Amino acid sequence: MEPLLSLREELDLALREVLGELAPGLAEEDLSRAVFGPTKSPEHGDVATNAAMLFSKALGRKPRDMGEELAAKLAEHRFVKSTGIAGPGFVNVWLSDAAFLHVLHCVSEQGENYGEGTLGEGESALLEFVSANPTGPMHIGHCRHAAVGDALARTLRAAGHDVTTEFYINDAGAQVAALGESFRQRCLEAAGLPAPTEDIQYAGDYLKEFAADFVEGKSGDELLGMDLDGFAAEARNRNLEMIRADLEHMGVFFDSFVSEQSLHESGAVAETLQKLRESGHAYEKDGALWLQTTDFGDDQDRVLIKSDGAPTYLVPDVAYHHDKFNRGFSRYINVFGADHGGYPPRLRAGIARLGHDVEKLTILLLRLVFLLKGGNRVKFSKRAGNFVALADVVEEAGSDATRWFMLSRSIDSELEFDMDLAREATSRNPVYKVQYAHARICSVERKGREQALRPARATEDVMARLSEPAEREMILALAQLPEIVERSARELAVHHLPAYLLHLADLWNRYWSHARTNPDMRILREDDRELAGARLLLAESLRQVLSNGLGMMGIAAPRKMLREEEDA
RNA sequence: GCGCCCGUAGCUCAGUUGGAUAGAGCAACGGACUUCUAAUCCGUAGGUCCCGUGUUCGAGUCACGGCGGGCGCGCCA
Repeated sequence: MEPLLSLREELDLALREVLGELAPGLAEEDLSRAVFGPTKSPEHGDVATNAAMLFSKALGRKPRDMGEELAAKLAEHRFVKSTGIAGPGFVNVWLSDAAFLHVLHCVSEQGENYGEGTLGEGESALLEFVSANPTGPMHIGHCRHAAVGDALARTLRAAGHDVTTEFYINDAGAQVAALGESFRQRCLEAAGLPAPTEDIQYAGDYLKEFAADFVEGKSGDELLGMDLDGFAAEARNRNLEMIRADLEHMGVFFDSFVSEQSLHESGAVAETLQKLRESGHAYEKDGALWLQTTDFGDDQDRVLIKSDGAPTYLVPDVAYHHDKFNRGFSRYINVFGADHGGYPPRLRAGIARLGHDVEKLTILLLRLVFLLKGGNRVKFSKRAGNFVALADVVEEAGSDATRWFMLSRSIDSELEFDMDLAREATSRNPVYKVQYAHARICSVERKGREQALRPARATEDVMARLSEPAEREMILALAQLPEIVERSARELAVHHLPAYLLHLADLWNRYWSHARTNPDMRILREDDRELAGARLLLAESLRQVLSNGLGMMGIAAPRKMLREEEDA
């Protein structure tokens, strides 16, 4: 069976074919640069390409002359109604009914798979994100990590990658020992035993709650007889359960959890250290063992073994990535906080010293999140312990709104999370607007079924009935989902999707409202059941695209919205 | 001081290998409704794209130099 190509793929293919005829000398990789893009104004057609300007210099031709030839040849394609040349050499294309029909055909044919692509075919990716320390509750920053990582996984999968998501548990070293000590003191306190709780390092209430639960039914001797590792393990497990539960509330589930402690126990850390020593890039200085990292962009070499004989965190982290690479994925993606900006060079250096292809590793740095309430930024500091908890954000705003806002900005931008807006059930709130558009389509479809009006099948006759500019505009927008998905996967950028979906919702709302002033624009036209069928097909296509897009963001596409008064 | 990121409408931000008259949402202002869900739509206004120089047919986008802000620069993790 012929694979179903998206409109853009078909058009780009045609463009390259024509270019190949016009300029047989062009290399394959040059040809691949020739693409169509959306136009900013209807005067410039439905799609346009700058291919003529791109190649005219190399071919020693005038861009406009080349454009003329391109336009003439493209005009013969079945998806092209007419062409024009404009400006310095843009080729503008007005699409034929067959092209518009092709879009609706793709959507109805591919259904919930519409938008998926082949960019990542044959690629397997290990995607690590969140990896919050099991020493306490997650904060609002982890919200963004969870939302972005999960959406990235969904998007990469849609683009054809085989993705495994992983959470790394930092459950070894000094901080877990400190956690154990804090927990031990809380337990003694909870059991009424003398405990110096004023110096406690992890002072949050959650440890008190864990302790109260843990000491239940245990004797004082039992507690006093427990060693620090026992307390540490208990607190670690309880924190990890809390983290899992929080992630579950956001609908985020990991394929795999890897414990640092297990890497120590299996000997992987020791082995990594040995390999680094043997790599010829480790050296002794000032009683410590150092790794050369400056040739990977670091501003100074880093210590592997401190002069007191203890390894730094770098050793197990390199061991962890050694383990990742040994599992044989074709690429590795880490989502780190921007406060770890100095970290990639040393990690890459370590991985490269072990003989791995470090180019397979991509590290994304996510910027900070600020919580906005009542128009003001909520101040918080981890040290003071008054941070904004992930669980509170999700509970207050809901998972859908939380995800939407966390995904709606480029990862390189700081993000203001406006809680008041996120909670609002009005069109000011983009996630509600998009979900409402979906629900409203479902409502129209329900109403249609009552009148025995159903979406038509995508045929030429049906296409001919969808002649309104608003309808054509919507179909062009529907055609863009595959490109949006591909681009998001290519750039590892999830923020294109919400912008696109918001645009679709706006188009729909506008279209739907036309009926208010013009009854001819109603979808459920009982006086013209053929037209009603055509419009229902368009509505259903839009619903499908909204649903698919929301799905990639991990956000629900509700079939019904409850009015607030019905909510209670 | 060095490295990374950001600087675009009143606000929050998009802006595909450099492309046509720089966009969206929200806010503001002026209109529309007894609807297939007003949780809406239409219209108006709003910009030295931080500054400068350069590259070229063309720069918000690239290069160099500044300015402003964030983060990082530990034998902490």
